[in-house]
Amino acid sequence: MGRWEPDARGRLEQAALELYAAQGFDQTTVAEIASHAGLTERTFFRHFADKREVLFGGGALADGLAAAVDAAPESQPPLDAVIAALESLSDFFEERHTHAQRRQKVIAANPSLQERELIKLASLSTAMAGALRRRGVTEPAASLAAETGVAVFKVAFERWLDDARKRTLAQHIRESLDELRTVTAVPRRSTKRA
Amino acid sequence: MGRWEPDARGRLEQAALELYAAQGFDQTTVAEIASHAGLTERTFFRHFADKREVLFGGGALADGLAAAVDAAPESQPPLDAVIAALESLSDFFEERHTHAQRRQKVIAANPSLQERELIKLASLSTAMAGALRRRGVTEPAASLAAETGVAVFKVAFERWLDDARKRTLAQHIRESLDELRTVTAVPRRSTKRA
DNA sequence: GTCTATAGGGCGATAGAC
DNA sequence: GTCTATCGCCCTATAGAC
Repeated sequence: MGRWEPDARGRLEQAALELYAAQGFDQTTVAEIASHAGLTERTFFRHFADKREVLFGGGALADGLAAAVDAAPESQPPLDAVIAALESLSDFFEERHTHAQRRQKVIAANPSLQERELIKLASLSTAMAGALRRRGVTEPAASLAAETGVAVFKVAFERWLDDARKRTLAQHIRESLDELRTVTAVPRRSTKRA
Repeated sequence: MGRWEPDARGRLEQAALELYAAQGFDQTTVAEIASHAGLTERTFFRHFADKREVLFGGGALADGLAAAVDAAPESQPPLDAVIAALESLSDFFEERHTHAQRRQKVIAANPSLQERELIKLASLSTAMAGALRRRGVTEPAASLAAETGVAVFKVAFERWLDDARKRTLAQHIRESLDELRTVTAVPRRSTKRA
């Protein structure tokens, strides 16, 4: 047994989410979070670059997605590789549905958290675009495939979050991809869709 | 002639861009910007919500894009309406090529400015998605069309910024849209998805 | 226009693990 | 001894309150 309770980082994340949800992000001070976790303000900043970052777990997702794209079958078209990588997150999120809802509500209530969320999503896109280029996809196709995939994911994630019918995230991703393909299809002629 | 020099806002924008470019964003204080514009710190914050916002002109672009989508021919498919709206920005930017380059370089050097840039782009997407819904496009098609359009714009804008051959922004948008359509086209066969 | 809380960075001290 | 996690205190600039 060490001098400190284990998992300082996890405790900070937990305390932060609870306080942000209960009082709002702006109304919560770092000192408060730290004290709820039995730590000091200074230690908080050792683990997280700023007050927002505590909700965004680091670059693990981006790394995982890049690896998944790297591992995709050689012949797989870029967008399909990206979508498959994103679908592979489904299991991870499936068991965190309520946590994700809670977290999303906090983010939705604060613009500066939305900014952070967007740059995290952009980093997913950047990571996957890099992986695509590694497998020979040229620009701008690589960036477009990655960004499009993330747009699909974003829509799918939202719908998954408030899906009463409990379909999986992967299913929502499939559906959104189909929608995307309808939307980007070259209009044959005066193809008006309501 | 009034009591004050005219265009306080413009002078603040100008001073900020120059100082950010010369010394870096973090190394520049609001007091410094204000003093270069012959104003006080307090006045800066009456014009701009925060230190970042001075680079992002306000919601004019989003409003213009929404209006352009509203004005599109009734029969025009969603993505085409979005792309047409974005192309309509071409003239505006064409005369600001060097200013845009300078500004982009400042933003590229600072993550918090990148966050702000992303939320501004997202607001363009939101505005256009709203306009699409007004013309009867349903979700998630409206959001997907708007987000996809913005992804195309983003890629096109970057390429336009460092295009030695001086093609117009509109031309780059066309090209990127073609690329997008290639990327999202349903692969003809051996469509294996993991 | 003035006042103030807090984010967040710098630097050094401490104390346990190895 | 080194390495690493934690804490303490100082500081400034942002940004909101009054």
